[in-house]
Amino acid sequence: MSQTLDRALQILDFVGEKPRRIGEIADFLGVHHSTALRFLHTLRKHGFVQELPDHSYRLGSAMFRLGFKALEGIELRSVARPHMERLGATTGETVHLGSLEDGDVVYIDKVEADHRVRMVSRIGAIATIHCTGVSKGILAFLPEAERRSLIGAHELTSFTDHTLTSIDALEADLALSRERGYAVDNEENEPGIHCVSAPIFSGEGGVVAAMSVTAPVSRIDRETLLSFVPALREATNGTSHELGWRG
Amino acid sequence: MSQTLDRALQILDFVGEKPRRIGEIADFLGVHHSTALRFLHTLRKHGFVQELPDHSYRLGSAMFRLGFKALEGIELRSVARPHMERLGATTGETVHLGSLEDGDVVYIDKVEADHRVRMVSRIGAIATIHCTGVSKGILAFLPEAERRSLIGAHELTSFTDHTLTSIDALEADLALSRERGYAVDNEENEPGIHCVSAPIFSGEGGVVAAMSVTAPVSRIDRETLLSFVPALREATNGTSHELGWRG
DNA sequence: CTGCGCGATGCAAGATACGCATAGTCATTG
DNA sequence: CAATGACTATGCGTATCTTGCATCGCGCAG
Repeated sequence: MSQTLDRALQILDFVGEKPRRIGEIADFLGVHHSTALRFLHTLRKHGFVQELPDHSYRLGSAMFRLGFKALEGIELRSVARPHMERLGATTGETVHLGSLEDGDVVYIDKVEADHRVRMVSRIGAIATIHCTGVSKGILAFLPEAERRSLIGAHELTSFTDHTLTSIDALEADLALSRERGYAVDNEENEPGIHCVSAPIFSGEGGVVAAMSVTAPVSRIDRETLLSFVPALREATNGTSHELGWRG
Repeated sequence: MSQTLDRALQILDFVGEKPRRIGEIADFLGVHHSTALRFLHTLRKHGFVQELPDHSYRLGSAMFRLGFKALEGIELRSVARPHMERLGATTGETVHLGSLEDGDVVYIDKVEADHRVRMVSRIGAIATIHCTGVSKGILAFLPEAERRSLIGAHELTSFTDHTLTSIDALEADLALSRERGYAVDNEENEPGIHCVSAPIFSGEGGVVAAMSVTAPVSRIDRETLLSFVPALREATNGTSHELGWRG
């Protein structure tokens, strides 16, 4: 492992939160100012950070240029996209696609219900493992060993009074999800928001992703939400089959 | 400048093109396999690359997580967005937003004309300096010194038989654009595609970006394209004013 | 004027990155 | 079935490159 590189990548994460000044960055890394400056020089040369007029630094254009390339390189995404659009059209609600990447569930695509509501995108964000539709949709269908280690690696933080914060409660919920073939997030992550999700399997047979339909409780009651399940499963099964799954 | 970091960032660009194997990467950098492996280790630890089952590497989830954060951090983008949507709605054509970032014009947002046509996004891509609407829209309104050095730093490659490949021809076109207040890309970058664009100014008074309306020649003739200009200028002026510009 | 933070550069010291060698795994090939 | 080739992983000595410090210049705020 390379110390220099490790430090530089920490900078990217740090600067990603908000624009930072040299002093902050040097302190954060625990290195001399000149060292931090050298890193920023190199990062800037490649376009990964950009210097603002007030001498603070933010992420640069190379970051989103490569970010989009990264997204485009994901086969699952292009396969799932048409199914997501169809699902979005029939339900009229927001559809998410989350994929398991190195121990985290990451949102890799989204179809917006109403374009005027909010354009804040979750793409690229990490879905909390125990209280989001996509995560539970994946978790429930993972082999036991992998599932346990994944759950063990995360804090079961409480976000609402519906959040499942004990391993037992979560496991029970996952067992139920496994039986019926879909998972439900019942306002566990955000008050007033619930969703249903179902797993997507790859050609090798293992679960690799999940798709979810998200809706506000105020507009869509539980019964209506569950009525989306057949369309949801059509979308996920269609995607799985295109990926070579024979289930 | 840091050699280690420089090499590692080269890897990201290289891997961004397509998944690469260790051997390729080591050869590309001109270093020993073990060195390349150490880099990849560190990059993977941070999620910037991901290892595929066949031992090749592609960009990882940190890349697009940070990519989206980078986009969100751009104030111009959120200010321009509503204007772009309005412009897209009134013209029915694709709207792009390009911004000047460290000597390159980069696409930072886009409103799609017809969602079913193609979802290939140019966001994050670099707009060739001499033959795209957004670039010429910016270039034309840049101070002379900056404009010249920017043009001088790029090859004026020919993409179609309309591409302006001499500095004189380009400067003449830019002078004309500056006079009338908008620039035109007349199939200079891609045959069958033309567009109009106008500059966006910041509170400090300088041009920082440009917005363009793009359309296929087959559907929209030149006259119709030019009829979009008032709406386009309304959008760019509105954005400029919100950025504090007093022109 | 003075202090503060940042940018840039030179230099000495030593931490660390580098190349090489080795060993093990796996898939492909003869 | 042996052999080949590509990759992962680790250890080690050496030389390189990084690091921290000092210095100077700059712009800005008090």
